[in-house]
Amino acid sequence: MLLKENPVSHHDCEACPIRHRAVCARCDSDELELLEEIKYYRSFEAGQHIIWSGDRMDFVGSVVSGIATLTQTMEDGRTQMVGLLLPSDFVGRPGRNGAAYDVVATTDLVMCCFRKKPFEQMMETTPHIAQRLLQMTLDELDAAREWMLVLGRKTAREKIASLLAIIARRNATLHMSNASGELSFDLPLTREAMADYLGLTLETVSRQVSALKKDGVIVLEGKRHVIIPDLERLLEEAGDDSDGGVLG
Amino acid sequence: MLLKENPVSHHDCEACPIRHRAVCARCDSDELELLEEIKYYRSFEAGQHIIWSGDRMDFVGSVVSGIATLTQTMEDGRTQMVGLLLPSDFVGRPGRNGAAYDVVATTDLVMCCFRKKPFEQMMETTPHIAQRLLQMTLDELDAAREWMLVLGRKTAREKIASLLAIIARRNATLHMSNASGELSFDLPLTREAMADYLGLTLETVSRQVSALKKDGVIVLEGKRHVIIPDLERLLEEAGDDSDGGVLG
DNA sequence: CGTCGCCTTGAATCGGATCAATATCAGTGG
DNA sequence: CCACTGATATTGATCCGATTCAAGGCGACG
Repeated sequence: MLLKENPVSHHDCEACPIRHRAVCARCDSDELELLEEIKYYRSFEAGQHIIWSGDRMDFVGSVVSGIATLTQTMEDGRTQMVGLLLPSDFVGRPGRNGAAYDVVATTDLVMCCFRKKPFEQMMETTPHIAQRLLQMTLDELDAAREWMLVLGRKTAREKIASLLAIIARRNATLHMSNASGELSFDLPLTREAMADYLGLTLETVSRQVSALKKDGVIVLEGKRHVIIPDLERLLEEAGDDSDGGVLG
Repeated sequence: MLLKENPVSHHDCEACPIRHRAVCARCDSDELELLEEIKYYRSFEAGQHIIWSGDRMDFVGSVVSGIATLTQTMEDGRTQMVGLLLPSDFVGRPGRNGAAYDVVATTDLVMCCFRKKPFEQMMETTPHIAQRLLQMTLDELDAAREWMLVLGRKTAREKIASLLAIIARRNATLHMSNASGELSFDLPLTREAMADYLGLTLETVSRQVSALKKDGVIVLEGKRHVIIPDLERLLEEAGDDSDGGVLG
C-alpha cells in the first residue's frame, strides 16, 4: 500500500471546504477560534475502521473529505447499513460514551475531530453549535425514515432505483448542476455495500442493476460509472413521487 | 361514539405528567411560564388524523397521553410506519413548514401544542429547549436506525419478537418494574398497524404471533394482552444481543 | 340476531435468497 | 509479456419464506 503524506493542508477553519455545511456552519470567527483549539485531523485509508461499535469514544467530528458507512451487525453476521457519511456529516453522539455503530471508510477519508469533553462544554455555551447540530440531526432523522420506507415496502428493483436516485440527487446538488438532463456519477459503493444498504443480497443487487441497464433506465460504463439518461424515469422506477416529496 | 368532556385538567406545567421527559424537561419555572403563554391543548379520538402529510403546520407539540403513529404512504397505497409516538414524544419539525408524514392517533390522545412561530423564537433564546430537543432527536435517530436493521435484515418471526421486546421494555421502564421476571402489557396496535411497522402483511403478523404463542415464547389473553414469561427467551427470538445493545 | 371490524388459517404463488459456477480486472511476480 | 492470484461482479438453477387470494371465526355493539 502506498505511503502518503498527510493530505490535510488546511488547518484554518475559514478556508475549510465544509465550513458552511458542517456542525460549525453557524459559528462566527470567535467561535471558530475556540473550536480550533480542540480540533485535530485524522486520515484514514479506504477500508479502514474509523470506529468500532461498542468502543469508547473520546471524540466527535466531521467528515472533511471521503465517504464512510455506518453499519450495524448481528451476532450471526447479518449487517445493515444505517447511514452513509459524506463530507460535512457529523460523527459521534454528544452525551454518550460508547459508539453504537461501526464506522468504516469506503474511500480515503479525512476527519476533523473534536475532543469530546470540551466539545460538549462548548455545546452548552455556544448555542450556534447546538442549533446547527439539531438541524443536521433532524435532517438525518428524515433521511433514516425515508430509508425505512425503502427497506420495509419497496421491491428489489425499486430499492436499487431509490439508491441511485439518492446518489444522483446528492451529486447534482453538490455540483450545483441543473437537476434535470443527463446525470452521471461514480458509485462510491461495492455491490456488497449496496446490498447492505438495501437489505438485499449482493446477487440480487447485481441482477437488478443489470435489469435496469437492459431496460435503458441507466447506462453503465465499467462497473462503477453510472449515467442516468432520464431522471424522471429513474424516479418512477423508484416508486417515488416525481419531486421526491421534499418539503419547505 | 361517546361524547366526552375535555380530558385536560392540568393547564399547569408544573403538574404535567410529562413535565420531566418532554421537550420542556430542562426548563426552569421562568421558562415554563413563557411556554405556558404559547401553548394550548388539543384532544383527539382513536383513529383521528392529527396531521396530514404535506399539510402546512402551524404548531409543534408533545404527546401528553395516548399513542400515535407516524406513517409514510406511497401513491399505490403501500404504507410504512416510521415512528411510534408515546407520551412525551415531540411532534413537528421546527424550521419546516410542511408536514412530512401522516400522524394518526391510535388511542384517544391529548397533545400539548405550541404555536410554531413563537416556539421557534423561544428556541433561539432558550438554550434549554434546543438542548433537550437535540437529545430527544438523537434518541429518535438511534431508534430509527435500530429499526432499519429490523426492517432490512430480520425474518418475520424476529421482527415480531423485536416489536414485542421493544414494547415490553418500554412498559417496563415506564412502570419502573423489575426488568426481568414476568412482564405483560396490552398491545397498542392492531395486526395491520404491526404489519405497517414491520414491513409485513397482516396475515404474516398473525401467523407469526400464533407461532410464538404455540412455542411458548409469549402467552396471549384475548387478542391484545400479551404475557412474556421469559424476556431473555424473547430477546433470543428477536436475534438481539441479550442486553439489547444499549450504551451509556 | 345480524353486522362490522378485526383476526386467524389454508392453499397457491412469487420474489428474493441460497448455492454454485464463471467472468472481469487490477495487481504481482516469474 | 504472460501466468497467477484475489477481490469484485455476473449469471444460472433451485429453494424457501413471505405474499396473495380466499374462506371462515370471534367478539363488540346496535
